[in-house]
Amino acid sequence: MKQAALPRAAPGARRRLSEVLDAAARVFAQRGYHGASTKDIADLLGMRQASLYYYFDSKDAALEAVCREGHQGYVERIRRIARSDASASERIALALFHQAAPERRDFTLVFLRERRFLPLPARKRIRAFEVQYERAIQRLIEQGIRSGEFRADLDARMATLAFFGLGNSAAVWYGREPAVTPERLLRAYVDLLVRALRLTH
Amino acid sequence: MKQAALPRAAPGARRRLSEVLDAAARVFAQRGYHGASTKDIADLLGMRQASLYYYFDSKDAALEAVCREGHQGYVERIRRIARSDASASERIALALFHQAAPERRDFTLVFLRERRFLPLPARKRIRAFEVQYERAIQRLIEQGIRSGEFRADLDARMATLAFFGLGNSAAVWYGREPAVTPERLLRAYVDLLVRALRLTH
DNA sequence: CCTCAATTCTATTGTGCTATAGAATCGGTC
DNA sequence: GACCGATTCTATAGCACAATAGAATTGAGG
Repeated sequence: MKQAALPRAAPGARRRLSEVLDAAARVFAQRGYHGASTKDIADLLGMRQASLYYYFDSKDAALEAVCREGHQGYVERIRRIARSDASASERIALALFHQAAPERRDFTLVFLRERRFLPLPARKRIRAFEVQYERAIQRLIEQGIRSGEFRADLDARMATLAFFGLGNSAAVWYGREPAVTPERLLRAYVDLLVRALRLTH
Repeated sequence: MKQAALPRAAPGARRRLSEVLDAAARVFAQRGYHGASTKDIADLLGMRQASLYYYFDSKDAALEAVCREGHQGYVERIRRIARSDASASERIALALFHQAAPERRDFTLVFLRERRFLPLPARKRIRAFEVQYERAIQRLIEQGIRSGEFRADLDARMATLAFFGLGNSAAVWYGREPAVTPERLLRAYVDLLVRALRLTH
């Protein structure tokens, strides 16, 4: 799989490209990468299947682009949170809210479920982002422990994995049950997580 | 998709069938339902692709069988737990342990990730099991609230979803990092979850 | 009106996949 | 050793899909 060779800048080019990305994300999220055909994406755009190859070198490249987009901004957002003067609990809460935010849901879902189908080189590129983000979250927790806000006997690695377990499941879940709105679910998850991490006094 | 018409009883028939099921689970878990070909399964069995159709009417039917198997026993196990005289916390712990147990992992993963690709009738059949199980877990939590062991202000529905969020993510996770053994991960998750649910005193 | 680049199209190639049909094989039983 | 059901095989139909090649179209600027 070659690097996605994006079309050179042009008025409205960025715009159209991102529409194509949206469509790909939508279709990949709905049917899964292997279950989705390039024709499905093209149909959603009112375009012929072959025309897509003007924007992407391959189906793989499209998946990589969607995954990138899906993880985009996570790292910088978490850095902004880390720089803020909020308490550890508040930081965890903010991070969880951001990560499982229902906007860009298709991109997030594709990142979570389909990135494993990327060819190895692309998967490595994406993995680099992941690791950075995961470390940032873990650092948040470790700081909470050091500051005494979280329990000293807390296993930071395990707590980090729990963070992702909850966060990712939230992203997957909502929409399934009308009574469970994203807000309600996230609020509850944040509450549970913070209770689990904090010192009980 | 027709119901899977299983071959009539024969000496060793059950045995061979379950080997075929194992292979299907393995391949579906590894490559995803749409990413896996029936030839992949046959190769794993040292068999020709077409021979598989002696055991299954269609690829769909194979997926349904694997999903069934993946969820099998959950309901009865949870019933046994519910009938035991353990405390609410202990019950939750047991349930989480059982659900994310690393045995039968391929089946669990396929159930979690691929059941959505089942054709509607099959998906409905599988869903019936799910609902039963989910209710049983929620009942466990509600009982814990009523008995005063868990916080009275706990949202039982949200706690149930958190249970599955953690449990399912555990099933997905291990194997990725050698330092994170299933035991360690599950122990940590159980601890976190119980802390989050229990009254703080 | 002409040019040129960007964008989309038509047409097609080649491949891989599910599923069916019917023949061959195997192992046990009478 | 002929029979029989269970199991696996060969062969193939038929379709869907990713990707390529090159032509047509569109629209902005001179």
